[in-house]
Amino acid sequence: MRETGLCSEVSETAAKELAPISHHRRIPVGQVIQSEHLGLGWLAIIVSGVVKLVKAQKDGRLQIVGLQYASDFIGHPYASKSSLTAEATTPLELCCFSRTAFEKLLRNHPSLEQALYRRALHDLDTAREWMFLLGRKNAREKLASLLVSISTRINGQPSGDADTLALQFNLPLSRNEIADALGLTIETVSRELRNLKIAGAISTTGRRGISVLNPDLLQRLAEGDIDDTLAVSPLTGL
Amino acid sequence: MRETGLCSEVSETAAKELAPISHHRRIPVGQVIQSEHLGLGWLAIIVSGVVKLVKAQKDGRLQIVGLQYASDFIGHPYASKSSLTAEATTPLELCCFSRTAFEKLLRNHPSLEQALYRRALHDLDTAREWMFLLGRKNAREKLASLLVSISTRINGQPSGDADTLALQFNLPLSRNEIADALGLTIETVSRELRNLKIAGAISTTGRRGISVLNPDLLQRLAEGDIDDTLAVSPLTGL
DNA sequence: CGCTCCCTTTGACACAGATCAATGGCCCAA
DNA sequence: TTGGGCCATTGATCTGTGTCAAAGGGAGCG
Repeated sequence: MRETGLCSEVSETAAKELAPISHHRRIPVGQVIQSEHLGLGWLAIIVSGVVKLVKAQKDGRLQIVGLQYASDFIGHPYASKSSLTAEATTPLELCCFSRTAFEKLLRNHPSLEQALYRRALHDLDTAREWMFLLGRKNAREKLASLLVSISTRINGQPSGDADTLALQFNLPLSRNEIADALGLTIETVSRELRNLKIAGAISTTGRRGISVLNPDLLQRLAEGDIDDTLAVSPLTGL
Repeated sequence: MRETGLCSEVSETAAKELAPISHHRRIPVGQVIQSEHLGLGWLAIIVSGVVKLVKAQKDGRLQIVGLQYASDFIGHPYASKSSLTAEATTPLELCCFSRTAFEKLLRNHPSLEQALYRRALHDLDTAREWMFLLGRKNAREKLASLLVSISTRINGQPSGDADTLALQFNLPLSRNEIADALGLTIETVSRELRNLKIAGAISTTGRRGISVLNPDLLQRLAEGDIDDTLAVSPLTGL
């Protein structure tokens, strides 16, 4: 189940038919790719950048329920008009298709349909992993998990096996967005980020820069199998 | 996007081909329908009963990441061998298919494949709704949400539109399982259940019986748009 | 080059929910 | 019908994370 670009999962001929109905688009940070847009007329593949999927309630509470990276698909054919909002968290390059043209194409290329199905199953798995995080991990574990997850996805397509994690990268999310992804507040995010630094797992540069100093430690912190306070003990300071 | 039995989403002919490769099975409460079983050889449709999908970590923490009811599908073709465990929370009747036979059938019936795809999208939506609950709702809202969700699914196929919620039913989950579904402890579940009773939203009989006295109130408690403590004020007691 | 503005960090305190510890009562088996 | 085990309830206390408030510092703009 290698996670590669949709195009590479698809037959050559389908790819050729796809090209003429697609068009390229640039999106600035913060722009909402409206649910209406996606729901009604358009589907897209991310060429570069990161998109957050947000679920909101009228009272203003919100939760990021998914992050999509380069080569991921945005919007679903036969879409359930769910209350999801998609928004660019970094500058974005999209490759867009009209829904109707795409669905017509689908009918002629079962392999494309199957690729979408597998992708949906993968998203489902990711979502359930995240449910465990939200329900059963503490703040430190949540933050460490997010960093591991981002660092394995941020460069290239490989989807987070092994030690493929980037050791240096820019966060595609602000502190506020991190909080919204983890079900925390911005203050707690800040504090636990500091704890990860004290523990020697990471270091930061500026607002977005992250260096993973000890990938193994970070991974263990993410799963909580650490003698805990030892790793974050004051010793490090001296 | 009506949620009906898989069989009814499928052409007559496909259903006819499905029948001979299926076999019926009864499962007692608590039995694990091992990930291995499902992952390797079998797929199933639930005829009656409720199944919980559990994600666990070595340290013993666990989180219920999905509930499947009558007419739901268990196991995925082309399955990702995720660390999921499926377990019967009530006595179960399953209609089982061998994976290979089913996948062969799939190849000849695109409509079946599409039905599975839509189902996966629906599950994804459900999972994301649950992510919001886990990340952003408080204990009372979580419990009210779960009760609404169960009461709309427990009888028949209709998937939770409108006021189709059952006003009287038996919980398919123990207190412990409820806690594991909501990311809470059993004690908090017990206390908030009492609060819902005091608020006049529900009443309970025995360990499993639930009566929804005020569906509207329960719904509003689930979304937190209630002047809060008013609804659970001590007045009710006098 | 320096000045804002806004994002982020840090601190003090409050509170929802976890933890620890009994007690209660449903449900099954004999 | 009765006994007993286990699930659930209730209470007391503790703690992780939220809330409120203020100070610090990147990054873009003039």
